[in-house]
Amino acid sequence: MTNLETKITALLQDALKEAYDLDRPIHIETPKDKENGDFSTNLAMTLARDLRKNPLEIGETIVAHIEKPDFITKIDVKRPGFINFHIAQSALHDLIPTILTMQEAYGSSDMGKNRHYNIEFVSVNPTGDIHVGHARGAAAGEAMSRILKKAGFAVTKEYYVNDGGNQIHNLVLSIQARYYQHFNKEATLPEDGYHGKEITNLARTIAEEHGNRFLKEDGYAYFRKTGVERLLDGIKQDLANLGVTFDIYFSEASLYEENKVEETVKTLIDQGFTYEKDGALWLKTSDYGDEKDRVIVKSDGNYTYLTPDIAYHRVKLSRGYDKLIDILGGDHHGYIDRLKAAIAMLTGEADKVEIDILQMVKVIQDGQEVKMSKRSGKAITLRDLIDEAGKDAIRYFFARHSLNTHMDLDLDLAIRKSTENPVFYAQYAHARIVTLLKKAQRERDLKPDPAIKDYSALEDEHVKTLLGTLNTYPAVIEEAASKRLVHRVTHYIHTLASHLHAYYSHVPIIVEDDQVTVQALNVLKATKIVLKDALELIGVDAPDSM
RNA sequence: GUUCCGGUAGCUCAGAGGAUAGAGCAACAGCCUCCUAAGCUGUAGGUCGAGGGUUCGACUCCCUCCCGGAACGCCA
Repeated sequence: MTNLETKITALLQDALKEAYDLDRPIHIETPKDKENGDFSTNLAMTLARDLRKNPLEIGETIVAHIEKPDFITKIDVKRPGFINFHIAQSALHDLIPTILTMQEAYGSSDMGKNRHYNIEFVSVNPTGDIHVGHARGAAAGEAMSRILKKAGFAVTKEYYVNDGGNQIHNLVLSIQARYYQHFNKEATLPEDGYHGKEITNLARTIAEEHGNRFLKEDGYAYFRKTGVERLLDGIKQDLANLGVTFDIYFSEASLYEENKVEETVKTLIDQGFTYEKDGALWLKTSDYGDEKDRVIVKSDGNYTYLTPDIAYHRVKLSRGYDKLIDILGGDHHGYIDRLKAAIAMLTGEADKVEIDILQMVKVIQDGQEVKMSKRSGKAITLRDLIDEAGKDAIRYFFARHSLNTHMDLDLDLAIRKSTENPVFYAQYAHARIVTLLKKAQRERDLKPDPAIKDYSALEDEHVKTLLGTLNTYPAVIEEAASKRLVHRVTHYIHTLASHLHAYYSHVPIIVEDDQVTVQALNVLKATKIVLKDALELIGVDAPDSM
């Protein structure tokens, strides 16, 4: 809630007390239509039933008990019962020096109270290049982490490296087969092998570095270590190019090395959460909300995917986080119940684990859907997409939509660097501001001055709208963080840019009067600070010129 | 069959109890002797998948159904 909303809420609470001797929660909203004021409340309508009176009448009665402060120019009651507050632009003027002084700290809040969140995302198996289907999770997780930090949470970003399971065995066999083929020895890839060209390249590199020695000796261990390392390095590099980094890369294999999986299974057995059937060990997840029980030790003695993942979440919880957030693809939604069930058994803290599901991205090329699979190697890599479309366009694109949206990514469109791409709209607003600030400095030796308090020369509806938007930034951050909706920030960016463009187009910034010019420069500088900060949250650069 | 998402303007998507349902792109009509026109201004475009229900009020909540995507392994 903004300062002004807090003040208006207080006014309403007092008036409600006086008029009806009632104490109710006050809901303040910002009307879409400026005709309906700057803030409004549905209070009168919510009371209509209890009081058995017409909402308009109730509204008028409440308003009659409000002593109108200076910052409010008008209060009116409109059908069907809204109470609308029109505020003076001057009420927003304090905001300008505030933002200029706080700079990028503006919009931060202590909502998170420094609670520590661990957020796990991407976690793509190191069995090949990362592809565009993974980029959505990467963009979402990174942006969400930054927003949470901005809202006062401590955040650890984590990537779970599946370097322990059967898929790595298949990876090694795939590398080995390609290595043999490199020396013209007959070899076939395993049935579940990886056919991507990056595997062929990797085998060739190994051949160049080590010659044919692995034809004579067993290369399994070397292929395994080198394969995972280099493929993971490639993934890290691609993510870094997308502006996505992690604090922790957690190795699944390390769980085995430290007996964490074994310990976890033993604990589950000891506490009576398991039973044997058909030669396998089952976990009674159905007692904890799962639709059926799950196997954790297969009849061949191996673990299922779930087993080390339970151990992994147990390890994460033991580090003392207040919450674990997993961002998973929509194809994993059926996995949630069993994981949470297992965590409930072990710790009773299943509510500390929250799983955000993002729907899969359908990639369209030449009007046709491109099905992606790492095994087949038929995938459009993230690297190619970044090369062609650029980091900013990709980040903006993914940050625009709710995680629930089933998105179509039209590659032909994404690659086009035209006005069709809305990222430029926001970046252009920033570049325009910088251009003006430079021009004023160069030609008139004028620059923004946070000491200025008087903005009366700037009375204008475009300025007022712009300031009103700047005013809501902290509330936008809090909402985006608490509801975990990254796209709220992106929509805010668009709105802010649009009001900046409108202001720029209708009102001359650099004018004859130095003082008035500096006042306007202050508004621009404040806008620039917020725009750049918000863009930073979603991982988009704010260029000085375009 | 069960579970999870989605169905809103020609297209891509916001909105999640309130006012005349909004943006971008595409379409149409204007605006550069003037701080970058990657911009601004205006017009047009909607049975919010369908039908019931709850409510003073439903695109929003509940139920049923239709369509699309995903998942329902001792795969990962």
